[in-house]
Amino acid sequence: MTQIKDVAKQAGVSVASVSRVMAGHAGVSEVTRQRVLEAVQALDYRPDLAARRLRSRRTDTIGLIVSDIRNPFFTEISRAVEDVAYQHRMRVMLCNADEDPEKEVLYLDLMRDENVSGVILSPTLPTLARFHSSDYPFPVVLVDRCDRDTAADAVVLDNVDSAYRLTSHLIERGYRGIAFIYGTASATGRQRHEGYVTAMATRGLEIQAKGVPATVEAARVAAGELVRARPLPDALVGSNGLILLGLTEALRETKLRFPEQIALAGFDDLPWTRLVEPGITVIAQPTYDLGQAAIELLLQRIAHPTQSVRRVVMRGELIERGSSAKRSP
Amino acid sequence: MTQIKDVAKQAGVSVASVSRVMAGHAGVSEVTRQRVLEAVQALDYRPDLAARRLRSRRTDTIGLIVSDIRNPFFTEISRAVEDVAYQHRMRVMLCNADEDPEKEVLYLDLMRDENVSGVILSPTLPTLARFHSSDYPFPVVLVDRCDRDTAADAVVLDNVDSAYRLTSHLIERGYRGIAFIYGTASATGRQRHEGYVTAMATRGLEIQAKGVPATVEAARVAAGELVRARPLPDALVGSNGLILLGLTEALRETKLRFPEQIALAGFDDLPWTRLVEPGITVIAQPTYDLGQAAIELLLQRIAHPTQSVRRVVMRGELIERGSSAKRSP
DNA sequence: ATAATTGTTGTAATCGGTTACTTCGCTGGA
DNA sequence: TCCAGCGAAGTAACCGATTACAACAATTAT
Repeated sequence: MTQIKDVAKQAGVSVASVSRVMAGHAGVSEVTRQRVLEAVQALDYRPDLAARRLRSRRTDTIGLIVSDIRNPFFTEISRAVEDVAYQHRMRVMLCNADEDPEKEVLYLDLMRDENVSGVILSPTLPTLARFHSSDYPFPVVLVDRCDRDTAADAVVLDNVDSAYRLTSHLIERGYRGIAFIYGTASATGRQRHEGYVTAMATRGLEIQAKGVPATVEAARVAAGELVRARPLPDALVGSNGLILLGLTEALRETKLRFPEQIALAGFDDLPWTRLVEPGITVIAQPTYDLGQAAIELLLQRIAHPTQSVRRVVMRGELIERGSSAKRSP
Repeated sequence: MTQIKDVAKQAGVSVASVSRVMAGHAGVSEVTRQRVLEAVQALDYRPDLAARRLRSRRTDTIGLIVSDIRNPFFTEISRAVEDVAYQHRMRVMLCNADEDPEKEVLYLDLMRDENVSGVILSPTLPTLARFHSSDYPFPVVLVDRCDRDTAADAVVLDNVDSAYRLTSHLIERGYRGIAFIYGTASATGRQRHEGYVTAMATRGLEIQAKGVPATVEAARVAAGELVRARPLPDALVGSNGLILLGLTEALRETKLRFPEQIALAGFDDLPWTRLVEPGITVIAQPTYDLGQAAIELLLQRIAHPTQSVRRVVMRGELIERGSSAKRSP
């Protein structure tokens, strides 16, 4: 393998000059610069990253710990993070914590070992509860999930407001007995639950909320029980894409048609929500933008470690489709 | 930060002994081992990876370059790879090449810079055509995409056979005018096309194949044209999940009901294929298994660099649903 | 003319581990 | 008793960059 000293010899300069040229530092004459670049070309020199990282104590790598890479929401987030990171010549280490707090701890440790420049994290509830940015030797930006009182940079949806608007939309369309199925294991589920409760309570309507693990299966089972109970709810609302999928499957099984017999709505504008007739009303999240904002916030934080903590809140967009059409009297 | 020499001092031994204990090497007495482990505990010592990598010339990292992380197929692959890799205390660098040959080259270069132990790659057609494992200083395992004559370790579906079986299934169900919409930009699309052609040709049926870029949009447009032509095809088949989604959307738009007016089938058992009434017949890929086999093959290859090149072919499973029900006479 | 300043370049220490090689103490056979 | 052989532990070279500091030449100020 060709090393920096080979390049120096070939160019007839010192290793320091080569290093300076490679790093784009000032203090090198144009003529030296050219000779070095030629030598680099000629020898196809590539600096050894391990050596560079050891000496410079920087890795130019950021860690991205997502809750579940299979969830299209996080897939899109990771795409955004990668895109922006690579534009800034930073590398990304993607880790899938699988909604498992232990794995999360494991990966955060791993990030420490890797000496990353920073981390983007969508924490589970236990990790979020114990989260203090000062516990980590690198800056952390939370994405998607964040408590009201977490003192950390974060990029999130306006979960409470979005759920409030979605619920209000159903109420305005004439629905009253609205059941809310939400994931209890994540901060988003709880916040969306809060928005639902507020919307119902301010109108004096009865709360009918059911917390479940955020999986298709759990949601399907829960919905199955709800729709076999009497009186039948007027509408079902799911707190995220996976749960909404479970609800939809449950309605399919029981042959209930929506919106005639029961309305349906939820979070996440996934491709299939448009396909299932007559389309499902959802809150669309600006997913790519969320990821982009997170990595940009992190890069800022890395550049200015002492800047004040900031939180970016993005608005969910209500997309009305047939599943919440005005209720026939 | 605590270093190996601090641990050595604390334990009253040399740095070499500490290093040996950390690496689990033999030639350390039990009493020394215990003292070192205690000191490691007491000081919460974590070896510096950059230093270790520089000296040992190993990174214990594998690169995973997927074509499009948004595609659920690759999402699942990456999950499998991560799971197995972490079990073997290896790290994974995930890169999203976005079906762009240039990005692919870029990432392969990056892998070289990172000095990874090996790479798992799902190549685009141009990269596959030029692929020689000897061009890279690390072992490469191809996944999902591979030519008949590529001399490299690979894990793939039996694409030709699966397409043949899927097409035959439709023919047996009474369909004759079967149109095949496939992605031309990938090896899988072409191989599945080949299976379709064989199935049709051996029965003397007319080939009606249309190549498109593998996107939902392109497939929808292509299908739109097909179903507005006369005579109307008896059936549409899509060569992967994205294309199948496009076909389904096109049928929705034109209000054609399946299977009464036109049958539908394709590849990839995505959640929505079960939901869209009356369910879409698909070839299900053992996605997680494909990824798992790929990383296991790579680990083997890393351990035994000279073992003979091997190819793992997995069988796709035909899942019959309503969209290909027996044709009414 | 001399000193101070500026701009380039080179030398060598350094980052924190791994590992080849040396040393030491002990046991067993000649 | 002496030496070969072996296991355990230590010393120091080494991995390949970055960068502090020194050295020097060319220019400008005094």
